[in-house]
Amino acid sequence: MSNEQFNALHYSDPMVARILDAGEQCIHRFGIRRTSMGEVARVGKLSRGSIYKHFNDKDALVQGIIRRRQEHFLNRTEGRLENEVTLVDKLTQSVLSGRKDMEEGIFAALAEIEPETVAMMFLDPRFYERSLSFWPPHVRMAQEAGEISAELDVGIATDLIMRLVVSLVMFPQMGVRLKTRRALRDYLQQMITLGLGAVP
Amino acid sequence: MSNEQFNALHYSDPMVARILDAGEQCIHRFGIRRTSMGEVARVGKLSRGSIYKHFNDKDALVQGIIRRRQEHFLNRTEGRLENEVTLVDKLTQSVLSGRKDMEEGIFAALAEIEPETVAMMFLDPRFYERSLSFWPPHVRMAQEAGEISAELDVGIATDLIMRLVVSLVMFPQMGVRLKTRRALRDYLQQMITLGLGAVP
DNA sequence: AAATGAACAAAAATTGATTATTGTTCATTG
DNA sequence: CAATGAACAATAATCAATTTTTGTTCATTT
Repeated sequence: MSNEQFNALHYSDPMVARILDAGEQCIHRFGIRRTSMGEVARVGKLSRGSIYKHFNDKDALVQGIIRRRQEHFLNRTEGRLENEVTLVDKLTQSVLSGRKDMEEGIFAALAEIEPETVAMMFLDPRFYERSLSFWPPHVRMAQEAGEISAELDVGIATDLIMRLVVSLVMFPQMGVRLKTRRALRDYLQQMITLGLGAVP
Repeated sequence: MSNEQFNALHYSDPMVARILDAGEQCIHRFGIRRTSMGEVARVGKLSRGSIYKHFNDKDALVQGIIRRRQEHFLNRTEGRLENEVTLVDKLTQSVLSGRKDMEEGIFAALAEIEPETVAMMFLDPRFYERSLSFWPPHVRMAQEAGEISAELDVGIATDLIMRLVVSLVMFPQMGVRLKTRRALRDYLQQMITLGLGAVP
C-alpha cells in the first residue's frame, strides 16, 4: 500500500519536508483549525493530491508536524545533554529547554490562537510516546556511573522522570516557583539525591 | 460591598448551597456551555437575581461548583487517609480516590460532553490551589514519624508530591500502567523510599 | 513512478438574520 | 434586608442558507 500512515522514516523525503514546512508555517500563522489542506498546498507550491499521498488525512499531517518538532527538540536537547555529566544537570537542562520551546516555539503561537487545542494535545498519550523512549538510556548511564541505585527499576524511574519533567515544563506555575536555573537544579537535586528523603 | 466574590466561607449558607446544587445538576446534565443562569434558577427554584447576588458572574458560579466538589473530595480523602499510617499508603489511597472521582464524578460527565473545557481546567492554576494546601501537614507528620528525612524542604516535597499525584490521577495512561493498588503502591514506595535511589 | 489537477459527494465552516443569555439596575415583595 | 422579578443594552448562541473544505478517484503530466 503506497498510502501508508506517516512515520518517522520519511523525514528525509524532500516532498515530505516541503509539506511539513508549509504545514508548520500555516499552523504557526493561523492555527490548526484555520489551516486548510489547500492553503498548505498553496504555501508549499505543490498539489493537494500529493499531500494526501503522504498523509492519510489532516490529523496525520498535524501529527507529523508536531512529531517532527518534538524530534527536533529532543535531538537538540540530546545534544545539549552531552555537555552535562550528572542526571540532575541533564534534567535541569531538559526542563529549561522544554520551557524555552514552549514559550517561543509553535506551541506558544498555538496556545494564543487555540488554547483548547493545545490543552487537548497535552491529554493525548501520543504526545508523550516519543519522550518516553528518551530517558531510559540516561537512567541506565546514571546507574552505571553509580550515580543512582542499580536496583532501581528503569521503567519506573523513567516514568517518574517523565511525569516530573512534563509537569515542570507544562505547568511551571503549579506549585513552587522555580524561575532560576539554580532553584530548578536544587529542586531536582533534592528529588534525585534525597528522593523524599527516606530514612533507611 | 454585599456583592463580594464567592469564597469557601459561604458553603454553609443554604441559599448558596441551593444555587450550587442546582448549578452542579445542570452542568452534570448539559455541560457548562449549555447551562444558563436562567436554567440554574429554574432548577433551583429561585430568582436569577439571587444567583448574581452570590456569584459575580457565571464563571464565579462554575468555579464555586468545582471548588465545592474538590472540597468534598479532599474531605472524603482526608477521612480515608486516617486509616493509613505511612505516607506511601496515603499517596496510594489519594491517587486511587482521585482516579475514581475522575471516572465517575462530574468530571467524567464533563469530559464526555466538553473535553476541551476539562482540558482547559487542568491548565488553570486555580484548579490546583486548594490541593496545594492539602499535603504539607502530611509531609510534616511523616517527618515527625521519622518516615522521611527531617531535612527535606516541606515546600519542595509538597510540590513534588502534588505534581506526581496530579499526573498519576489525570494521565493514568502516560507511561507505566499502574492498574492495581499493589502496582501503584510499589511505584510510590520506590519513589518515597528509594527516591531515584541516589547512592550516598 | 511520482506528482498533478480536475471532478465529485459528504462533511464542515461561514454568514447574516434571529433569538437567547448575560450582567446590571431598581422598585417591589415576604 | 435578603430575595424577587421585570426591564434593559450588550453579548453570545442558534439556525438555515451558502460557501468552503475534506477525502477520494482517476486520467494526465513530468
